[in-house]
Amino acid sequence: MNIHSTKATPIQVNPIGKREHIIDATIKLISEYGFHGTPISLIAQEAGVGAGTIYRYFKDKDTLVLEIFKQANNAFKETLLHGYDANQTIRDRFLHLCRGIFQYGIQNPYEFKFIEQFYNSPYGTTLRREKLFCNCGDTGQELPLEQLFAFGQAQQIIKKLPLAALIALAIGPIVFLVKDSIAGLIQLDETTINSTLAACWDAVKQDTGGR
Amino acid sequence: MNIHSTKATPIQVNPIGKREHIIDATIKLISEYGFHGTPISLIAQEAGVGAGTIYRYFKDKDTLVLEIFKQANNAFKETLLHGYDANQTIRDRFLHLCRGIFQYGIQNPYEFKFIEQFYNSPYGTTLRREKLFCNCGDTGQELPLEQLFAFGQAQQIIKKLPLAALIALAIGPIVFLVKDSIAGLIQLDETTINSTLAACWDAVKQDTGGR
DNA sequence: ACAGACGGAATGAACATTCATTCTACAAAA
DNA sequence: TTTTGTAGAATGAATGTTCATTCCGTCTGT
Repeated sequence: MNIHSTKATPIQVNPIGKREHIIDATIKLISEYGFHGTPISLIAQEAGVGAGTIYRYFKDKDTLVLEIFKQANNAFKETLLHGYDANQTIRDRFLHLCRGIFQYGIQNPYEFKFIEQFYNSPYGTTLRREKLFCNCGDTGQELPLEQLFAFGQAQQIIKKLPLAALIALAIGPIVFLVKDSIAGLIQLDETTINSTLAACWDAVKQDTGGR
Repeated sequence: MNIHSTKATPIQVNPIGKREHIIDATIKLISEYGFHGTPISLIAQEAGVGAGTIYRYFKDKDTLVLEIFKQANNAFKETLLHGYDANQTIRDRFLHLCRGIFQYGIQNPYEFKFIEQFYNSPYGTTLRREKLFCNCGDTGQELPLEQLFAFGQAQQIIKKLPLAALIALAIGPIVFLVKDSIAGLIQLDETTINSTLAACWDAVKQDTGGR
């Protein structure tokens, strides 16, 4: 093995990347088996590191998962906001945000399931409740979907429904479909996505006389 | 073996309720903490029985959970089908079925979350996939929602979308809302439920010219 | 007194976390 | 260039805990 000029090997030789492998393995396994269902030993195996190594990068299992959630959740929000134009019509902005959920879910299936699981765990529920009641956002960033709905209601464009119901009407079907897609139960082509998005809009838009 | 007084029910003879207590405790705990997150010891404590007693009624933890799922799932289907009238309009039948989901979820929050979790577990996913591909139903009973959609599509009443997408549009928001309701994030009154159901119909119904 | 139901301690397997040790990279010394 | 010293990274066997399941002495209705 030669020593000099070893700069062209960016893959395994670098010390950097081990942390990423651990994170990737954790996301993949927990998204499938859940927190309690995936032992550290399995994460270590999947990541190709020793079990002890994980504790060089993360204090404990909880911290590991929490950190991953924050990271994935931020990436998710960024996907939604990328290219978001506050000057577009309400409908177009709505479609943009909802399409973002599809996009993120299809491109990051493991992260998507991970986030979903986290939100449905006791910890995630507590988090949402606190956000709801205290409004003491740490990141400050709230889903712009809520503002959009409030704004649209004032203009008689969006149905008069509790915000939570509108959000359920918009997000519910998409989350449902993406999960089916990840499970391999359906193939999501562009046409299906577009029609589904249009249908979601039909659900939240104010009636204009159509029977 | 004694001859007289043939006991056809070997389990129910003893103080009735023990088995039910175990089931109830399991549903409650697993719906909150998940399968791997709820130890048998905790179930025993919550049910007010000894840990060993559980094994008098169920072979092991898996069997316990599987049996509960079947039971809850059947009760769920019954709720949906109760009062279902195949002679009503497609819209009314749709609303009936969807309202049933709300009803069951609100009246049986623990069971609802339990079923949801089960379907999203690896086991549940496998089950759904098998049902989809083999069509070898054990109970035979499929959600009538699918038939309804297929029928409605033929009559141009329902949007031309993959069945999975239609089901997502109908069920997704309701599941989403019920979970929020169970988490205490929203109060579901009759008005909200009705409006949400109407919105779900808007999502799946064929356009009639409204802009 | 007897048969079965019951509780909960006992058991062994699996788990999260720790720690003594080994490995690696690199720089100073020769 | 080669050797040696060293700090930090990495490891996986060891540790103490928790789990699912079993086992056995006790209790209850008959």
